[in-house]
Amino acid sequence: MKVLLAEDDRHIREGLRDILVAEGYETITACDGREAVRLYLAESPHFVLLDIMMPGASGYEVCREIRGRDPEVPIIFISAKSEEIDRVLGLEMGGDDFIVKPFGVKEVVARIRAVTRRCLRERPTQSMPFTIGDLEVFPAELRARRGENVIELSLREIGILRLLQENRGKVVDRNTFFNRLWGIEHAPNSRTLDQQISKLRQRVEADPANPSLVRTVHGVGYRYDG
Amino acid sequence: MKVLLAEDDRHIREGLRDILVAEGYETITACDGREAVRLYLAESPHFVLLDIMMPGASGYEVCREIRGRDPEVPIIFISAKSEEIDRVLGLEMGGDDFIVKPFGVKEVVARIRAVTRRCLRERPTQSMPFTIGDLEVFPAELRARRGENVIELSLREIGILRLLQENRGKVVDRNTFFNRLWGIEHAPNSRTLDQQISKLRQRVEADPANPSLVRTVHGVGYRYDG
DNA sequence: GGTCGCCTTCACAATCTTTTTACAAATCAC
DNA sequence: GTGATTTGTAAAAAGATTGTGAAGGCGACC
Repeated sequence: MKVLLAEDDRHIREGLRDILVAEGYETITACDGREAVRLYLAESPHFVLLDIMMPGASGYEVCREIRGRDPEVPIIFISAKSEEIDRVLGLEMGGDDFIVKPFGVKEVVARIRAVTRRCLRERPTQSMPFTIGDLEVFPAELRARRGENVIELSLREIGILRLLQENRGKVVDRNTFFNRLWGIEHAPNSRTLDQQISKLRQRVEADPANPSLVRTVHGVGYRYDG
Repeated sequence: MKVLLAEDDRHIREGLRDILVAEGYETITACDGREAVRLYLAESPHFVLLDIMMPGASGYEVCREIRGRDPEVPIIFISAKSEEIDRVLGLEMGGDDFIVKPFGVKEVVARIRAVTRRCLRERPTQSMPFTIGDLEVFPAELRARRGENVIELSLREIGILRLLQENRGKVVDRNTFFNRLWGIEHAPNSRTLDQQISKLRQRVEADPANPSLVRTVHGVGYRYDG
């Protein structure tokens, strides 16, 4: 499931992206309206999160452009001002929902889930708990559990586990991790991934020295054998 | 979307460039084979249009070089020779399609769209499981299986097996291995291939002393008899 | 402000792969 | 058969990748 996130404020954009990634969405980000339209055409995302106030082209214009191409794709507006939201509703821009800043993780997740459920009924629930090996992961709570043990996890750590779990048996290469978890444009130093994996293993592996969930595939990436 | 166009005839080159630009591609042009390789390495285009007859290095050579770097990037050959043999040769070289001169705008556009669509949609070709003898190979998992036995393989080992399987019955000469697996520019010492073959046999052959998948053809290369 | 947790970078060691080397065995040309 | 060439393979060398502790930055929270 692919989502396009258009938001000019870097902090909000990256926060939302982390949430979306942890929810299991392949997330493409745009910093302005023009880029959003371009990426929409190039990537055909399953739905769109759209800030109203953006340089390049406002969310309204982007929405019109997208609606011209596809009248069905779900669009969620983001805005700090509730009067703008009123305008969205009043102008019948064709938005499917809206999120008012400031927002909490739960609110965003709930809105996205509601919209995707409404628009794509067959969609499996995204932030439902999942299991990887003997570990139960609860994305909404940023927690996992093994038997009695409760383990706190970050958004990124959940993203890693989900990516491995979705591709069980297959090797997830390092580039895929960077593209899916960080996004192409802000990929950090390559060693950061190793560090994240190391920390994650120390949290979730029964024996971090002999990982069973996050196995190294030398020269390529990591793998979880289902 | 960036495309590399290599064509020595100025009229055809500029005509094609206009078509490509009109289609919205960022177009880089090369007038001979050597320049094409250089630009490929420098620019990493999303796909390549390649004239077969060029000074510097023929389209075939350029294709080999590119395939050595990236076995996935779509390559469309252009040629004035309509003989079937060229076509076959071209496709075996790892080209994705073929345009015969003289061509119309519509034909070119259709081919380009078809190839880009095909290559964007289906990653499979490269990571699709295949069998060679009694061995099932799963490239996405970097593993193979014979009955109950699971065998871990490296990217290069899978490359060797795939090359042999694709050319079953024919001899794959040593140069082809180097071009396809290493690329002309970083071809190592010739003995490295023997070493790789030796290790591979010890992994995948039921009886490494009597190889059935990777047979030596003295003085030429190796062969897999379908 | 201070503390905390997360993310990132760095440094070094440990580990794993690939390539080269060396020599024995096989094959070929005559 | 003999000698030159090619191939198989163990072992050494070279090279690359990964694991992980330490340190600093940054924002969140109190």
